[in-house]
Amino acid sequence: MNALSVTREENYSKWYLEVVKMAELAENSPVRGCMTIKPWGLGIWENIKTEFDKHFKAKGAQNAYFPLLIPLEYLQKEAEHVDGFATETAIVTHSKLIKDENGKLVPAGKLEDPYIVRPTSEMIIGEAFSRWVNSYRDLPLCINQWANVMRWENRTRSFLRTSEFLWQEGHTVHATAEEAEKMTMEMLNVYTDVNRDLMAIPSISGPKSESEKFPGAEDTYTFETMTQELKALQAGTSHFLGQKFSKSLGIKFQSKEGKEEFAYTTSWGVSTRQIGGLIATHSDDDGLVLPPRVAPSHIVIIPMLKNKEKAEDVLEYCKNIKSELEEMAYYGRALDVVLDDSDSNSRSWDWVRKGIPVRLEIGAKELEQNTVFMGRRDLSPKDKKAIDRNEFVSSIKATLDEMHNNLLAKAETLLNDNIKKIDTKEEFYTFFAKDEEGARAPGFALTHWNGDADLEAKIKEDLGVTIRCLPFTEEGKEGKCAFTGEPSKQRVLFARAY
RNA sequence: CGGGGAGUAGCACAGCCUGGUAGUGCGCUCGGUUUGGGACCGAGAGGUCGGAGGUUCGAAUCCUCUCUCCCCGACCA
Repeated sequence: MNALSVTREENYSKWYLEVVKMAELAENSPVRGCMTIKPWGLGIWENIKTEFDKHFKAKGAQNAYFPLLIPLEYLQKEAEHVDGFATETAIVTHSKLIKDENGKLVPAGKLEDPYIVRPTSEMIIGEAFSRWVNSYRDLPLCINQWANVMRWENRTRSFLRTSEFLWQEGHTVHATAEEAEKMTMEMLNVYTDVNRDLMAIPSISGPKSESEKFPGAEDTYTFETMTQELKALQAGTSHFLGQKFSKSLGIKFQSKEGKEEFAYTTSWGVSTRQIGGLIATHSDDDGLVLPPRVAPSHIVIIPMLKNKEKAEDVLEYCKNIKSELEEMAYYGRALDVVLDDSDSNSRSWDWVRKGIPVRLEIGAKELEQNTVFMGRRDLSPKDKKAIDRNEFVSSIKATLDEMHNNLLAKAETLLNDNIKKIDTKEEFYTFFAKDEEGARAPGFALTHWNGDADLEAKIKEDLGVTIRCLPFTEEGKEGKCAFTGEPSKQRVLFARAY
């Protein structure tokens, strides 16, 4: 029997929703497509944020904050860009509410110039940059913003696609294309490193095809992860914007030689979708599984206090372990230990569902034998064992590392086992043949492609399969297009995606 | 945004067809039992049945509108 009412096998969508609910990560709000993120869910985000922030700053970025509302006219500055977002923007048209004759509040004070709620901030940040940048001495300029954005999505799913979401958007300005390209790449590497090292999520990275690029970008680089239903999830992107935005926004600088030149810009972002990726990668039929480095709390201690004679001593024993653990740091953060002395009967299972890495059940017997009874979230919930108390404490960091490595290895195995090199159209179409409703995707395909956008569109139409990226790992390995026999520069990654 | 399904207690659902002012399980509260653990017995709290309007003596139930969620599709950095 599992801790959830639905398994991945039975109904993946329902399972995902139940993981979110039972782990108390988030709930639906009264606002369409927007969720309320609960403390356990936000705790994960805060850890992700802290880790990324450290890396961004190490690369020279500074944090700043720009307004939520953007003058509508700003969006019109870059045609390609606006087309990408026009159909999913929320617009602020009024400035106040008044009571009508029935006492009902109605919008009033129509704005001469409406605002949009930012779907991203290229425009308003670029406007500022055009004033901030005057000389080559002002470059590079590296600004990052932690913010919420809104995209009026038609189909939402907790964390994976919500109308409002939290994210960071980095925006940088450089004197040369080379430098900007280097920044784009470095940030992509920060993303994949943090995903692997903090969240135990492996990914495949590379440039997007022309049709999948960010609107207005010269090049978009992505890193794609695999969910347990074998679909691709675009976990984050880094864009080389070339001079497109600097030309439309007037981001110019005077070079050393005294010449006025347009700058090169980049932007890069990851969002709360990362939490969706975390769930989709590691969780199981008992609920959320949190890799230890990203877990809001590492360890829960569940004291068994039913034996009233020993209760006080057991509690004392637990508190001692807790404070000893809390003096230790793991992956740059003090160990976070929860002591759950509520008298609920399902404490252990509640914490399994929440995905906490380590559970300690401690009663009179542990006290007597100077042990702890430990359960690990990467193992079966029933797989618990007694360990010497001091040995547990002294090896906790190694235990957490081992868990991280186990989860990463498991995710890597899933990914590698489900990528197939496919060399003929027939095999490709059979592999991705539309199957029954709710069935898993077949996996990822690495296939040679002639680079033609029409062919790409045809495949999408026929099979619902898109090019996720042109993996760096396949770069330069030429071959023949599986569909046309024409020359191909490299294999590209095809998959069904979220 | 198109097609389909659904909204009844914290959660999962029954009741709706064939109108007569709400029910089950889990959870919650209290009391007792149990005492290596997703416990048992008893008592209890909790719902303007998503919202608005209509039909009717009477609406969870019938009709209209609307909001939200879920699934499929289109769209989507």
